[in-house]
Amino acid sequence: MPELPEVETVARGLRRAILGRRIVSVTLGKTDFIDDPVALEQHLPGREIEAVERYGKFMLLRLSTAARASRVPTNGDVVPASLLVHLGMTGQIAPHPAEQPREKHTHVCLLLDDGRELRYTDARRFGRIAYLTETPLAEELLGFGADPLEVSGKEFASRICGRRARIKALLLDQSVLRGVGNIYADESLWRAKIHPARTGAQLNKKQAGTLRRALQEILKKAIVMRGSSISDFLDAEGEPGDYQRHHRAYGREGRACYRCKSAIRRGIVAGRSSYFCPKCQRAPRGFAALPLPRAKRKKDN
DNA sequence: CTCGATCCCTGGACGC
DNA sequence: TGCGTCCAGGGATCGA
Repeated sequence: MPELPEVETVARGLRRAILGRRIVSVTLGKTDFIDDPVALEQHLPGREIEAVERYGKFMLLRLSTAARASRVPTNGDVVPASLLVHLGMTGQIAPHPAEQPREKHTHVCLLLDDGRELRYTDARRFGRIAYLTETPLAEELLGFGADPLEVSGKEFASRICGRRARIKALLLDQSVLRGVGNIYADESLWRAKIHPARTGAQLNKKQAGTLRRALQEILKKAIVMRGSSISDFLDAEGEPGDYQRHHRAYGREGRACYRCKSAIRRGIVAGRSSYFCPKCQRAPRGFAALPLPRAKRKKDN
């Protein structure tokens, strides 16, 4: 599931692959996850992809203000605009040879001026794509919180400490921090030895500092490892990431904690599966972990 | 302000 | 082998 490190990996791949390419034409499949599908068809042809940026879990494909001398017909767009892309759970975006058969669930194809097609596939369609000019884009981005890689210790503490919400919910809240999802929330809480069900107000300054450092170190390492591939994450080169091999909590229910050998447990916090060490991460009063499921085996009874 | 519930959607895992 | 059921989760939304 694409979170900050995965989206950063994809953005870097796209930067290498499609920067400076011009969009020739647009082909759409299912469009229920696109803000305004017609806007894509009307405004993308003729535009050049001038930059690829990441903002939280979003990617921004910055488009040229107008088509330069080209045979590609345009609508004379002159205002700066971007294509906003969110990969949701299962979104993948990558260039393919145009003659290559399209994979199932391919919903957006941008034919480029070098003969390749930038394709967006998304089985569950939890992603989002929007064509936005500057002002709507700025408004869109206004509601997001701090970049977890850039946030200062002071600002991090001010956004966390004093809140009554659970720390897991705060980490997942994109208006608090932009880019953190379920995996990296659990991983950073495990490293900082903080239980996901504790409230922000229960953390002192020192714990907040520890958590911030843990989060930043984990995100940076995960970016170096090109993200986590749990089920189907692939980067812009179609390659899986490697960070899932370094997970210490996420997805490790019943397996030994890397620090203390206790069985990692799972519970629901903020409506999400949350993995934690019951010994290293002391639970607040009243918190109930899910019972450990029986070991899975082929034929066991 | 914070919570849980519900919905969106499909594929994979699991039980019988 | 096959079918039904549950679950995964980011985000929007709604009611408590």
